[in-house]
Amino acid sequence: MKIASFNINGIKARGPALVSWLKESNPDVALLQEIKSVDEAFPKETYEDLGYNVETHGQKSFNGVAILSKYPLREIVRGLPGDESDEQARWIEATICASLEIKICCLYLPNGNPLPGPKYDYKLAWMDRLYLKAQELLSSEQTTLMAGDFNIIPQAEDAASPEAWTNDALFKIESRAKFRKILNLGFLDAFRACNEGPGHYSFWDYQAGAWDRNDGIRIDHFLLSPNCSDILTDCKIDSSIRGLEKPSDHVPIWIKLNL
DNA sequence: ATGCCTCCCCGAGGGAGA
Repeated sequence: MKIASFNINGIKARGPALVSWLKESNPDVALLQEIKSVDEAFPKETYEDLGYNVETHGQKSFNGVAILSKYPLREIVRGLPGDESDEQARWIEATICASLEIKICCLYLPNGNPLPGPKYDYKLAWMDRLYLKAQELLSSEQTTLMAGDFNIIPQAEDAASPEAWTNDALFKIESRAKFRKILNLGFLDAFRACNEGPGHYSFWDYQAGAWDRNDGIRIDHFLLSPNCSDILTDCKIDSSIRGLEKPSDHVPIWIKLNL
């Protein structure tokens, strides 16, 4: 089974590029972030015609996450618990019904810049809520994964120019520590289980020719529970599509599970 | 480089992204 995650930076702008990538890559499940659309405006039929069940958690203009799945989805949860006043659409989870049931969580973690300030505080608080959710997911002992745009550069080797990010919310020791704390609960960074060394990125800024200079960062991740790690067979980043027509600033990352 | 593009809102130009 192939499961992909892709920050598309707007479902309206990315429609054609998303459809051709889905046809080419043919994931069984695709987790989308930054759909930037309300649920009613999401073009569900386009993706249903490609064989996907579609569940969205959108909002006007900003954020928004979605799950496309060739397998039936049940127990859909929209929103990360822990703050009733949080209206930003950054979390959707579902159980996919394949030969094994898998709990799939699609997330768009806050960027956090500028720093210091309320946006950074929101990011750190969101990560504290994510930690509690991660604990709860593990205690269920269900085969579980969390994937999406974490807006975290885990290590210096995950940036082409780490020195440029030292005071950025994506690379601050504080936010990286919260990410590591979640890993330390027992989640595996699937990409690092399957790939070594620097030079692997999932985001290149639109500005200053970042793609042409390969000035990227690795901020889109798959985190697997121990029983999910046991069936991991591969994890790759589809970096080449960053060079195609009208690209997102992110590229897809995918895993393969042995089932 | 507190912003070199691109997205969204809409129908100008500002907020947001990372």
